[in-house]
Amino acid sequence: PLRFSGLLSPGHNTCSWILQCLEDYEHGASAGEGVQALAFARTCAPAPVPCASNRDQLSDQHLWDQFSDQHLQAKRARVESIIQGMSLPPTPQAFGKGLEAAFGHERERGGEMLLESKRKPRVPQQGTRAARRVAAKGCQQLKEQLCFLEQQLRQLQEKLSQVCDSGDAAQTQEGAEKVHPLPGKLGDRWDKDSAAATSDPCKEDEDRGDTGTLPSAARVLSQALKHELAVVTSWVVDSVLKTVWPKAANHLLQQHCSLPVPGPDARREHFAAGKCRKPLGKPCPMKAQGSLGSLQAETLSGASGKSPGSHAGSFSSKGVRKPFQVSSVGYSLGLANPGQDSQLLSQLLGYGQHGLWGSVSCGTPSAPERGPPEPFDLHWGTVKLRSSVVRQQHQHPLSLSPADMESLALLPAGRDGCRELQAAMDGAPFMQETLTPGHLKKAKLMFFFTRYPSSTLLKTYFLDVQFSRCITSQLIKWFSNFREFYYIQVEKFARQALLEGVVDAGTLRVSRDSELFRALNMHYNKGNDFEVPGRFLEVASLTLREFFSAVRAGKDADPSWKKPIYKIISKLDSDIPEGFKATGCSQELLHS
DNA sequence: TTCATACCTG
DNA sequence: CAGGTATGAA
Repeated sequence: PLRFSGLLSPGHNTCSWILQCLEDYEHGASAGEGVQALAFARTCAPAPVPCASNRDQLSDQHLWDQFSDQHLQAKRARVESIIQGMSLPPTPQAFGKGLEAAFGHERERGGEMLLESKRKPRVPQQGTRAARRVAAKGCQQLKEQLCFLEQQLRQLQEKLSQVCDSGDAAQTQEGAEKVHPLPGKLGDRWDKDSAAATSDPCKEDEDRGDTGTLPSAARVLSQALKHELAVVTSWVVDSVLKTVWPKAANHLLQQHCSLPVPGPDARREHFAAGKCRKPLGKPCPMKAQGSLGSLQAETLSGASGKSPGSHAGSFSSKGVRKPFQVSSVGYSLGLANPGQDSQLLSQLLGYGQHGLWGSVSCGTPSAPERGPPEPFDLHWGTVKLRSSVVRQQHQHPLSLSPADMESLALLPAGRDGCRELQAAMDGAPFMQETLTPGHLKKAKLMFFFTRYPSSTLLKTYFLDVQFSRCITSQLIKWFSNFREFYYIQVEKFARQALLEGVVDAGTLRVSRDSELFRALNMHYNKGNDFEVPGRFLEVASLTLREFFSAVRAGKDADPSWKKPIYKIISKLDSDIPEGFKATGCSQELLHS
């Protein structure tokens, strides 16, 4: 199939582009007209992401000039009317504001968002958490909007089929030629890509001298559009689902940690909502199914995992805060701000204000505010959308490198709307190439079970992390630091006990109300939202006694007197509850 | 040398 | 907690 992914990436207004093509086609657009439409689309095609240091160089000024061209403006006006037409939701009250309204909403806030993004240019993790919470709060509305979106897509597909079926014969080979050289990859420029279009099926057809049976442009267009519709749809579905799903993971974590679960309602809600989120059937059903299925598989495997009876640890059920339950309920009830959902949805679909199409609906762009033309390069190119094949191999369709996150943070639209997008991604169980504060928190809780985790163990418990040498050593380093703190504290209290005149090491015991426990708990479980396993108390008690005895015996004169103690303690690691493997666990822990 | 870890420091 | 250094094994 044609590679339209560059043009029809989620970073673009796919629907609008399709409508543009359809309109040209339907209204008997000449070949030249079609070419213009495509040339226009080409102008919108994402260019390579400018690195931060180059942002000011305006080397692509000519692109901006092109964009400002009068003719293109006329095109934009046309498209805008189309967008407005299709933006009217069938049941307006259900969605509050349509997509168009979402544009307006963004436009209103564009100015401050720009300022804010300058203020906090790159705090990809912390700065987005609140936004994520806000964005994800309205999952219910999101679901509804997604249904609406699917309707729209279905309509588009129907329309497309009609057009293509009736217009096959009318198409010329020239038309086909004009269709095919579309950007093949996110972030690729048109000119570069058309030169490298050798892998293009159409061209291959020609190369084989197969022009006689050359698929008509309409058919090619149809296939490509259907494909891309499916891709985009599944992407949206995946995104929304993953925004919702971490909550389910939390239920798992709770279950595994023998915490009274908030009741089946919340989970049922998730599954019920799944009906609505069902991807489009015909065009490419397995696409969305891939990741959806894997998510379900994860859930099931987690839910049917072995009972953690031996795991004493659990999230505090008596504490004032029950963050997991609270957040879950929040999601289930869908207490949402429709406007924000619209924003998120539009962002998910690439209706970004920083995109060309976004500016269409924004009317005349105010140049100073909108900044240099680079924004049009749609930083979606920085998001590694893996092919569906790869997607099925790994279970995580999206991978964000640190550079990617940085780019996202630097987005001119990195404020608000886009932050919600980033936040949504942040919350979704994507493979991350950086360790987040959520991972840190998770690691700290894991320390209650294991003081000396192997790198392989870490890999099995940080499934949402793309492990690299650097990541591994960072995690190892974390646990090394944990141990350091742990032993320092224990040693301190051992010496203190000695000074207090304790004679029998056997009387030393770490209980939940001992000072030592308080110190440790404060460090590894600050929010006290995790109930420390009793096993950890035993280990701490033993460590305390060992230190006590060693110091009392005067072994601390030996520079390596701690080594034997370390050796003893290193054998006391216990199993970590399976719940810690749950996808989204890291993210959710952070919000608790 | 490279890599991993322990120890120390800010 | 991360950075730096020292140390030792491969």
